[in-house]
Formats: sequence, C-alpha cells, structure tokens
Amino acid sequence: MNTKGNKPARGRPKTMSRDHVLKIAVESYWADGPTGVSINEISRRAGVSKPGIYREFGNEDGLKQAALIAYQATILAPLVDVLTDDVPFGQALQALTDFVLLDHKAHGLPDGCLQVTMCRSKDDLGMLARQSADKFREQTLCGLEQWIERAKSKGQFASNIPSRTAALYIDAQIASAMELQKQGAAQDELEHVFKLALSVFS
Amino acid sequence: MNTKGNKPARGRPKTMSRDHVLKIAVESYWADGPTGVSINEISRRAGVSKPGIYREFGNEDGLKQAALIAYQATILAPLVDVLTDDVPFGQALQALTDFVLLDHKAHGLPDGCLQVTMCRSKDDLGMLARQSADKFREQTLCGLEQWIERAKSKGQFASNIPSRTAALYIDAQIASAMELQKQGAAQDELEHVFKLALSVFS
DNA sequence: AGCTTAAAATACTAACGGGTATTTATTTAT
DNA sequence: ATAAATAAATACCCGTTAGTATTTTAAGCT
Repeated sequence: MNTKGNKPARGRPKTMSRDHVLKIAVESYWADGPTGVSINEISRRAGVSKPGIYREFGNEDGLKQAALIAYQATILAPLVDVLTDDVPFGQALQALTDFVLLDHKAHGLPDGCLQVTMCRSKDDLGMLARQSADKFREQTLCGLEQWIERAKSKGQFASNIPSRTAALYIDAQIASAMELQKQGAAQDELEHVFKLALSVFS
Repeated sequence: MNTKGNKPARGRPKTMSRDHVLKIAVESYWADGPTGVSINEISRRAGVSKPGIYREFGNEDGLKQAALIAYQATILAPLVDVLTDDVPFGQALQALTDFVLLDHKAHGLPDGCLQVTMCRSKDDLGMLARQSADKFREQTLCGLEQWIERAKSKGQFASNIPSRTAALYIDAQIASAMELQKQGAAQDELEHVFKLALSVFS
C-alpha cells in the first residue's frame, strides 16, 4: 500500500526506499552485531541521509526493531513454520539440521543469527527491539514445545523428556550452532556436534 | 614482589592497588559485558584516576586482557584442573555440573561467564584480550579432548564419539548453560537442560 | 634546604555517538 | 506564478569515548 499505489501525494516525492535501508540495516546488524554499527555508518552504507532514517524509523531502537522483524520474517519464519505444519517429527528434525548447516557464506549471508545475537546482548537494546526479540523467543519456545507434544502423542517421540526441557534444549543447540558458525568452525565440526546434540532423542 | 617487599622506592608512593582495580574491572566486564562499560566508568567505580589505569595497564586492551586473565585464574582454573587431575570420568562430569549449576547470585557473582562473552564478542576486542581468550579456549578444548581420550582408554567412556567432537560439544553445552543463566533461566531449567545434554554420554 | 623520582589529579584533545534544527529542493493545489 | 506541503541534505548540538599533556603532591637522596 505504499510502493506506488494510489496516492499522488502532495509534497516532494520520497526517493528513499525503506526496504533498501532495511536490507542494509539487517546485513549490518547481522554481520557486525547490534552494537557494532552506528546509525551514521548505516546511513553511509545505504547512501541515505541520517535524518531520512530518523523520519522513517523514529530512532535507533525503531530501526533495530524493524531490522529484527524483517530478519525474523525472511530468514526464520520458514523454520518456525515447519514446526506448526504437520510434517513427521523426523522430517522436521531434518529441516532444523538443514537450517543449521546451511552454508551462509556460499549464499552471501553473514554467519550467525541476528535473533540469537540480539537476545544475547539484550541490555544493549532499546525497549522496542528487546520486546520483539523476547516475543519471538517465547513464540519459538512455545512452538517447539507444542511440536514435541504433538510428536509424543503421535508416538514419534518415544523419550520421556519433559517437553519444556526438550524445547529449551533444542533452542539452545540451534543458538550454539549459530555461534560456532560465527566463530568460523568447519562445516563438518558443526554437523558432528549438532547431530550429537540431536542424538539425545533417539 | 611488589606489594610491600623490599623497595622503599624513590618517588611518591603509589596508593593505587592494582588488585583492587582488577577486581572492579573483572566485575564490571563480567556483569556489563566487555563493551558495556568504559574506562571512564571503571575508573569511577574503582575510585581511581584514569591516568592511573593507563599507567598500570597501558590501554583498554591491556586492561581487558588483565581482567580476563584474572578471571580465568580465579574462576575457571579450578574447573580446568579437574580435567588434568586423574579423577574418574563420572566425578569430573559431576564437577562440570556443579560449576554450571553454581548459584552466582547467592555468591555475589554476576551471572554468565566472562570467557564465554569475550569469545563471543571477539571483534570488539583488541589484540591482547582476543589472543588471551583464544588461547584459553584452545587450551580448554585440548584439555577436554585429552580428558576424553584418557577416559576412553580407561573404559570409562564407552561411546564411539570422536574425542574432538565430544570436546566441542561439552564446551558448547557449558557456554550454553552460562548464557541461559545470564538470561535469567530458573535453576531447575538449567539443571534439566544441562543433564539432558550430558545424557548423550550414557 | 634543594634536587630527583615517580605517582596522583586535573584538564584537555580529537573523534564519534544519537539525535535535531534549519535550509533547500521538488511536487500538487490554487 | 505563487503558496502549501513534504522530503532531502547540510550543519549543527551535546554527551561520551579512548587516550594524553600538564601540573601537583609526596616521597628519598645529597
């Protein structure tokens, strides 16, 4: 409803693309950390003036929140969907593994996970970004828990591990793998460690 | 050799206690993160002038390195020693678990682990602190690996998991637990998740 | 006393951070 | 043409940062 729809609008036409700035911001926070890059730097990288960014996103917290939400929607949502879709447990585990072992460099993406790093440096965040990070984390844990519950009821998850514990554990293993990846671990190390982690369920 | 030994010394006697500043620095970096507290703030907290800190530690990188090394020596060394001492495998695992489940708040210590957070924000660190963090990490991984090798040769580690993989895995589980702790997870959640993680070895 | 040594304390610099006031440019409506 | 509206761009404000130059203080030595 904003790209070119129906309003000729009144004043000077805007040339700044919100999506473009957002893309740069996601890349920047993802690659350099949510505290590792300033608004000055982002505006420079995006080729956009600083007041333009403030007009569009309000303040730094708003920009970080928007970037995080964009990241969640584009990168993480497919993964979460696997949990709510009714695919067999083993197949969902495979999707998790594929996600963790995806070769970011080969796809031109930064290593690591923005959601994880934002959760980890939560007290460097403003209210908006923190709330978005927390909310997504809770939803993910909840999704994992229900997914495990369903797998149990379908007899695809034989163990008697409490669902909440298993959910926390899987979440931690994914975060761990993302950190290993960012630290430059070899692909096969990542694979061996993650598969070892998942072996508690078999 | 410096505290009060033999030198009356020549100039104005120093009143600044290196140990005191170091203690404040460890606490500060531990609680607020290695990028979350400035030298200004540390000098304020320690009640010491900023040039005093620069005279003693050279620069920020030097202070961070000194703080990290002090942390490693006081907090982490006992844990690493368990690996090299020839205690039975199960007993060493118990020591690991005790370390992870130690109630930091009850002992007046910040949650989380400075070594872990410094490793994770490595590109905000100077050369010295980074090198010290890397070195300790390598030594730890090496220690874990050899410990597992010995346990295998003594028949206390039945699984056929490669030692390197198991070492990476255990290191990751400890780091994970420290992060969970810092995020305010309940003690029993921490315990259940960590014990689930260790269950891959039994 | 006066000189030397070395630490302490104050005051400073230059760069950079988040955020904004102000001016300039481009459009529609009259 | 001119006014109103809105975005872009420049230039700025103020606080904080890492790091340092300078001055003051407290000791020993002669």
